[in-house]
This record gives sequence, C-alpha cells and structure tokens, in this order.
Amino acid sequence: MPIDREHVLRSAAALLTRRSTATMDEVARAAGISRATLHRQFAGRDALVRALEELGIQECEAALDAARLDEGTARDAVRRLVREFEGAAGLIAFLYTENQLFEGEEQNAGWARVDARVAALFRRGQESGEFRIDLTPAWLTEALYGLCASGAWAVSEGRVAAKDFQYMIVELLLGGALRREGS
Amino acid sequence: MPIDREHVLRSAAALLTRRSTATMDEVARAAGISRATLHRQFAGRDALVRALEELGIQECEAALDAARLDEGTARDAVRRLVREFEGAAGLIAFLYTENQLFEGEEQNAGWARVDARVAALFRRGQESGEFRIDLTPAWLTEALYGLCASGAWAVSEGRVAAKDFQYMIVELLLGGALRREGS
DNA sequence: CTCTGATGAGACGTTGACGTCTCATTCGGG
DNA sequence: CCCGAATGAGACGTCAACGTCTCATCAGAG
Repeated sequence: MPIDREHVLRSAAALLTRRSTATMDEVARAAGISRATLHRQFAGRDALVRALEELGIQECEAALDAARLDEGTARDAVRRLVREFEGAAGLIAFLYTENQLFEGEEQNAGWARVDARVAALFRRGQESGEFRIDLTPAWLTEALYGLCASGAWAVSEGRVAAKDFQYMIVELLLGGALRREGS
Repeated sequence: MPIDREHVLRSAAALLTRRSTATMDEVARAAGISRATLHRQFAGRDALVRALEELGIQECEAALDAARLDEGTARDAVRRLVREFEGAAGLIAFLYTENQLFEGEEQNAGWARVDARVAALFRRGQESGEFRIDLTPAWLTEALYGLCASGAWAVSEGRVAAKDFQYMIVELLLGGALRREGS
C-alpha cells in the first residue's frame, strides 16, 4: 500500500499555509515521512505545489457544488459558499499569494473555472436585483478570495476568533461596515 | 553626492510588489545601480526588506495624517484613508504577505501604531452609530489591508481598472455587495 | 590638473536547499 | 518462515543567490 498521498498533501497544505517558504525537509517531517519518500511521490517542489494547486481547485469546486449556488437567493448562496470555503481557506490563501509570483505564465485552467462560477453567482445576484451593479463580479470574486485569505491569517494569528471566521467574511462582503437604515 | 537612497527604495518596492522573490541583482538593476552599490547601502536582503518596511510604515502614517481621521463622519474618513492608501497599496500588499512569513518573531512596532489608528477609526464609527458593532475593529482593519492587497493585484493583472481601485474598495468595505433598501 | 571618494563590473567563496543515489531496515503477503 | 517492495537515513553533487572583495573608471572638489 503506497503512503497516503492524500495525507501528505493535507499536512503540506497545513504547513505551507502558515509558512509558505517551508523546506522540502520540513514538509516531509510534517507529513511524518522521510525526504526521500516525499521525492518519490512528488518529483520536486514544483510538482508538490502543482499538486496542491490541483487539490485547492478540487476543494473549491467541491465547495461550489456543495453550496448549490443556483438555489435560493444569491445572498444565501454566498453564505453557503463561504461556509464551504472555510475549510479550504488556508489553502486558498497560500495559492492566492503563490499565484502572484507567476508573472507572465498562464495560470492553471482550473482557476478560470472556479472564478467563472463564483463570478456567475455575483452576476446572478446583480440580475436579480439583490446585489448592487456598480461593483463588478470580477472584483467581488477577487475580494472574496482576499477576505478569505485575510480571515485565515487573522484567525491563525489570533486577531479573530476561529468561530467568527465565516460570519465576519460573509457579513462584510454582503453588508459592509455601515449600519443598515432599513432592515 | 550619494546615490538617491529614496529612489532605490521606490524601485525596489515597485519590483518586489510584482514579484516578491526578485533577486538582489534584479533589484539593483531595476534601480539602475550595480549590485555592489546596492550592498553598500543595504547590508543585505534583510536590511532592504526592513528598510521597505520602514518606508511602508512611513507611507501609512503619512496617509493616516493626511486623511484626518478625526474629522467629519467616520465613513468619509474611511474614504479619505483609502484614497491616501492607494499609492502605497502595492507596498502594503508586499509587506502584508511578507509578514505572514515571520511565524514567532514579533513584528515591527510601527505596524502596531498603524493598526491602532485604523482600528480607532472603525471604533469611532461604531461609537457614533455609523458602523455596525458586530464586526470587530480588528477584523475591519485586517479586511482593509486584505482588500488593498487584492485591489493592487487585481489592478496589476488587469482584472480591475486602475481608476476604479479606490471606489471598489471603499464601496465594498463600507456598503458591501447588497443593495441598500433605504438610502 | 590632481586627488579623493564613489561607482560599476566582475571574480570569489559560502551557504542552503534541492534532487539523486545507495544501502540497511522493515513490513506485509505468500 | 521467506521474499520483495517500500521506507528511512543519510551521503553526495549541483545550483542559485548571497555577501565580500578587488580593481579600474569616473566625477567632482580643491
């Protein structure tokens, strides 16, 4: 039975989320395996990061599926989406910043799919009249990623309680800081 | 006449904002000086990053001063603050993610000052009844940084127009994605 | 002009992480 | 019990970036 590749990826994600410059040696030790075995599974650091990218995309698409974005009001769909994203928030934060490093190269096609589905949700909310139309879906998508990353870091450094993660993000994203006059 | 240290810092900031892993050699060439001269001014990469941190803190504090956070409504103060932050957004993005790398070490005391002033603004808005009280000032502060970083990246990759930077951030931060029923 | 100090170009050694390799050990199936 | 495949430990060479150093050049002050 081969070593649990899934487990290696999980622990690598957990470690690289906290310290994105961690060594292959540290990654291996975090997974409880030797560096040699780590290299037997992933040809190199690039391969590992790419595998993590695939994992992140899978998690995001699973979250998108689980959130059933087409059902109910757009705002409830956003709430469900953020809830589903929470588990992958650290991984998203890692990959989101990691992607800034690739200047020219085109990014993994999977992200385009994820982006498109998230943006479609915001567009649906705009067309139904729930969301304001002066904030573009592309920006709302970007902001969602950014807030997830900020939230994950804030939680990991104790500036925000873990149990508030979802609430803080959803409420800020949907309602903003201003008090509502009406509802 | 010594080389314009300010200019070196500016170009280093511009480069590292786009690619945070840029080489000392690239930093030097971007500034139009030789690697030797770069090392004569900054003992090493650490020193350079720390100098950039100081620069970022200065820019933030200058922005905080210019925004006159105590005057007028809190929401207008936030608008002014984001406007003043725009020029430093790339640098903020770089330093914000860079800070995630220092796990245990305490961060530069300057950030604590900046954080405190930003958080105080949000707290003022809460006490005046403008802002909702279920989002903590610490989280709003964090979210502001995160949105600035997301905005800077989105602009640099063409997903958001540069002229919309300020508007997108302020409107999302203050008002959120939902349409207002009342005003 | 001359002297001084700063600069650019580049060589040099060091370091840390990487990727490969070997070999002993271990674990599980037959 | 025995065998083979997978693992762990670690040695080894490679490489890129770093930091230091030297030296020729250049510009400006006196």
